[in-house]
Amino acid sequence: MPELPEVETVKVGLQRLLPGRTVSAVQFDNPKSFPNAPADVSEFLIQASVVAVTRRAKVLLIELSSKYSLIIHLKMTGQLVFNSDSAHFGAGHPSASLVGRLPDKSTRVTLQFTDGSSLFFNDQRKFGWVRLLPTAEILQLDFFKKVGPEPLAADFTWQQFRDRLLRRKNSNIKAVLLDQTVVAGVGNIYADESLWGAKIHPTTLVRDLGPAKFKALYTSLRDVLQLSIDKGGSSNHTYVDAEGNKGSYMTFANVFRREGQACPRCGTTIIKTRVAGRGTHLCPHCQKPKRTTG
DNA sequence: CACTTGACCTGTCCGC
DNA sequence: TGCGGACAGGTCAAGT
Repeated sequence: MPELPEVETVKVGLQRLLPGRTVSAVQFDNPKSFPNAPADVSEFLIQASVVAVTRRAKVLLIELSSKYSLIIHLKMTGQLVFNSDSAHFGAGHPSASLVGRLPDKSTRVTLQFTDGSSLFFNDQRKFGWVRLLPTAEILQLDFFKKVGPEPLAADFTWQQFRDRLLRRKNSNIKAVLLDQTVVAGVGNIYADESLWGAKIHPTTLVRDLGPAKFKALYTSLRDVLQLSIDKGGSSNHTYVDAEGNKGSYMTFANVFRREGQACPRCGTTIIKTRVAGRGTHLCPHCQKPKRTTG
């Protein structure tokens, strides 16, 4: 569920909280949570300090003074929660202020810092991961070589967007929006929201989109992503930011998880269907399927 | 090659 | 109340 706005929100929080802190210890539950540990951990993670926290697509990068970086993917249920208090490592009951920010059975990786603070990587469904790699090698990973441009970048134009969508002209538009090699960072929530905004039915083939629709979708996508960042992301159930706070974008969602409710634009009842293997929400009046004839 | 579907996991919800 | 099954969705491997 963490998509671009949620990962961006986590990044902003961690960039404020982590730089300058020095790693003193790391724990992880399972090698799959930290695939290349412990080979490089003692040499390049312990005693290294955090230089910067950045984001590319849905991936977080924690750059270390050792010339290595932690690469983190939250997938659907991942959380990265910072806690400045070391008290939870002792016995006894958690204090009220720590509720929701404590390690639990979903905690996969714990980083401890020399000042007593810690960072928990929690992931209920275990799809996420943390890796430790030389910073210089990150851009050589297949994912980073293939991933598309950042949709909110100042130099990303609607013409570039159109041209990249057209690389998959025979696919439905929803599947293409979800394709990370076309545009980075879009997941199920913002695909549905942006298609509603542009009044495009999700099964419309890219080749059937008129020029005005490319521009409308470009604008709609950037608007919903920016609005969600402004609201701290979407919290359906597990997502929280670096300090354990939920985001409020779902309050502003127009169709996502609003089946049975009235379309904010025309009042027609929003429906839920299945497109590209995903639950898909749309207004059947505003978003008409493209007719292949006529 | 272009495109679609299934696997990876666990918690939750729904019907019986 | 318990239990089976569907569902949630990001990404990659496997299938068509």
